[in-house]
Amino acid sequence: MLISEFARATDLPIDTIRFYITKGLLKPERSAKGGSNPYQVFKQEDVTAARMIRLQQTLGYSLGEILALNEEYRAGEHSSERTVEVLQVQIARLEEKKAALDAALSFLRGKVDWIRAGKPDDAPRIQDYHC
Amino acid sequence: MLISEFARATDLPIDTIRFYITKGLLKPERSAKGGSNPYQVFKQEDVTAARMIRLQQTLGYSLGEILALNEEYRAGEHSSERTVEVLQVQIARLEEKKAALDAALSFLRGKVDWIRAGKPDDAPRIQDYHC
DNA sequence: TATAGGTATGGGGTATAGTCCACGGTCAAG
DNA sequence: CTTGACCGTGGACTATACCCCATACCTATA
Repeated sequence: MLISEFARATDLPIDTIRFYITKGLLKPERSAKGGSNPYQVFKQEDVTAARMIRLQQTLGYSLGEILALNEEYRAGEHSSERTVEVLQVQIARLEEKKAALDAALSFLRGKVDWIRAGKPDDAPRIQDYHC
Repeated sequence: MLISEFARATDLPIDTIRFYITKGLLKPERSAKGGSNPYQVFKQEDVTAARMIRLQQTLGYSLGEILALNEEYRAGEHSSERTVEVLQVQIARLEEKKAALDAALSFLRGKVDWIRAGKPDDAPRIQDYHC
């Protein structure tokens, strides 16, 4: 798969793909073609990687953090013990984010209930969410 | 409350507070003191606002989006009908984020289970999460 | 009234995450 | 063998969210 097809498969702009390559987030192989600047060849595996990057981004990770996570993951790939450890650290981080999100949701829902009931005294206070 | 005390109360750097003011996210009043550059005076209400900004940031909103959300909120403050509407839009957005987060969590948990069970065929596929 | 310390403004610099463009090389169809 | 579409590289540029500094002014305390 060449870069334009990869762009269609991942729904990413070509420039963004090249940017991710310079950052080390994607490491396509080089084909024999292309002369002094060999063409980059992408596998289905790279499509999965790109999708994972996007998912991690929506969860609030920076590209630097994503790179670190993925390298950490690859480093432990030989040992299933280590892989599980890495995954569980990631799960723990996501659960923290989920807790913050739940706090915000219950804050907003409480506010709706309070308005509908017309009870200002039960108003939820943002102060209670130390984030 | 002057800016240094406000900085302590919100645990924000003074420069960040001034930055938020230039962006319109905080609108402190001006005291009579300070001569040609009157001092900015913060209320408890502003502490709440700052905390809300930080909460919204952890949920992935940009300062521009936060400004829009807050102005939308203030615009409907006179009508409880409208306030509830605005709140429910925000709740819906957060629920989307929560769904993405839950998808990621079940993906990672599925992967852990799969490794522990040693069943590569049941491996969860990132392809299933179109984000 | 001298002075230490707090304040406002403006401008410059940084990191992140792209986005755009011009260049020159390459490939494949006709 | 020409032509149009594609490829890689390098550099310039943008927007966001700060961070830091110099300057000048103001206040409270001794």
